[in-house]
Amino acid sequence: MKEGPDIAQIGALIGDPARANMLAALTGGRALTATELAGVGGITVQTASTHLAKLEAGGLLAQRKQGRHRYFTLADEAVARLIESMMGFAAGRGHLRHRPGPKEPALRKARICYDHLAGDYGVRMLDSLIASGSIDAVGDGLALTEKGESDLKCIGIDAGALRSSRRPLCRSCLDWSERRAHLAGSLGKALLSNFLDRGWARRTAESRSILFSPEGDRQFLKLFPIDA
Amino acid sequence: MKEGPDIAQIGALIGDPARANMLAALTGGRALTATELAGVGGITVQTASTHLAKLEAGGLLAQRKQGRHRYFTLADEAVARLIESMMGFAAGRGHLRHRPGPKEPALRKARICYDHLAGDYGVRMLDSLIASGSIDAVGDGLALTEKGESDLKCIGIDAGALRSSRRPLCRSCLDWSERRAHLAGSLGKALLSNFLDRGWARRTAESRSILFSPEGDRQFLKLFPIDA
DNA sequence: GCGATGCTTCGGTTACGATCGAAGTATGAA
DNA sequence: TTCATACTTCGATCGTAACCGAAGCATCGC
Repeated sequence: MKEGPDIAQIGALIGDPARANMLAALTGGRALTATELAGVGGITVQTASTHLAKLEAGGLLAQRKQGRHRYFTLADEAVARLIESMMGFAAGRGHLRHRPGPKEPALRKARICYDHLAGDYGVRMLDSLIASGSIDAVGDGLALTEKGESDLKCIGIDAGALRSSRRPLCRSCLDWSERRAHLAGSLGKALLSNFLDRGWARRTAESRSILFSPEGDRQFLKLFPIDA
Repeated sequence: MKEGPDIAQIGALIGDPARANMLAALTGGRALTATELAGVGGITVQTASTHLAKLEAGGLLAQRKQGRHRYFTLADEAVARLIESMMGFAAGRGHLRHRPGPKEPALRKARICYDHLAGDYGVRMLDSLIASGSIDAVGDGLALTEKGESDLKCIGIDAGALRSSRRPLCRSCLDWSERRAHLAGSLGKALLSNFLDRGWARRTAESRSILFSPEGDRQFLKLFPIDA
C-alpha cells in the first residue's frame, strides 16, 4: 500500500512542538539565528541545533553562514505556504494553543506572512483592491487588471517588473485569523515593502506583528477604503 | 512566543507512518473499516484502533457505525486538501517512499483524489476544458463559463444544481504525480461520477487507481482532446 | 440462547527521539 | 596569543508513544 510521496516524514518534522514553533517564527520572513530559534522553541541551543539540522535535511530550512552566526530561513515560499495552510486548517478545527493573549490583537490586526501583509489589514487590502476593480477574482485565483496596474504605478509599484520574476504576481493566501484570503505573491510582497519604506508601518523585533504608525494607519485606510 | 494555531498537533498526527498511510488510503474517498485500515498501515487491529481514535479526536476523521462495522472517512474536504497538498509538497522535495513500483503507472495515469479524477487523465481533462473555453483560469482560480455550462449539459451534468451546494463548483487541486493542477470541487466530483456511471471506468478494490475500459478510454480521449 | 466476527480497552514491553551537560570546532575581538 | 561568542557533536538520561497479546464489549447469524 505504499503509494505516493511520504507525508509522514514532513508531518513528523512539523509535529514536534519545538520545531513547529521555530517554523512558525520563520514564517515571519526574517532570518533567525540558532540561538534566537532556541528561545522561540523554548529549548537549549544544543537541542535546537539538532532540530535545525533535521529540518534542513528534510528540505524545510536553508541556512546561510555569516561570520560566526548561522542564519536560518524557510527553504522557499512553498514551505511558507505549507505552514500557513496548516495554520489555517488548525485554526478552523479549534486547535489553538492558548486562550487569546495580550499580543493577539496586534497579530490579528496586521502581521507578516512570510513576506506579505496578513491579518485584518491584509484581508481588507485585498477586498478593497477587488472592489475597486484593480484585481480580478475568479474562484480562488487573482489577477491584476490594467486599471490595477496603472493605479499601482501611482504609488510607485512597477507591476511589469514584478511580472518578469518566476514567482506568481498574485496569489491568494488563506488567513488563519480572519479565515479569508489575503494577497500573497510578488505583488503582496511589493506592497508590504512599500508601506515599510514609506514609514507607514514597521516590523517588530520578536513577533510577527506589524505596527502601523498613526499617520500610516490613516494613509492605509484611505488608500484601501471599504464600501459600506 | 506561542502565537497562532497549533500546527504541531496536526503535524504529529500525520507524522506517524501508519497514520499517514491510513490517511492517504482514505484520500481515495472510499469509507474503510478499521480492519482494512490496519492492513493499509501494516499494523494490528488493536494498534490501528488507537490510531484511529487519535485521528478522530484530532478532527481528521469521521466514523459511521453500521452494524458491527465501523466505517472511517476523512472528516471533510479540507482534510483531503491538506493531505493532497502535503503530498504535492513532499513529491516536490523528493520525499518518496520507494522506487517506482509495479502499481505506479496505473496510479499516475488515473486515480481518485477524495472524490474527483487526478493523475495524467485528471490534468488532461482540465487542460482540455480550459483550451475549449469551458473553464476560465485566472491565476490559481477556476470558473465555469456559459459555454462550459451548456457543454456539460450535453453529457448530462447540471451545473446549476451543483452550484446550489455550499461546496465550491470549481477548485484546482495540485497533482502530486503530474505537479500540475486538476479539477476538484463539486464539478470535479460530478464528472468522475459521470464516467463511472457510464461504465467508462471503474474503481479498484484496494488501490486509488481508476481503470478505464478500452471503450471508455476512447470516449474520454475524444471528449477531452489536446491540441498539438 | 450460542458462537463468530469486528472492534476497543487494558497491561506491559520496547524503542525511538527529545532533551541537556559537557566537550569540541569555528570565528571574531582584544 | 588568548579569551569570548556562536554553534555543533557526543554521551547519557528520560519520557512518551507505538506496538502487540489478551481480555472485554457489541453485533450479527444461527
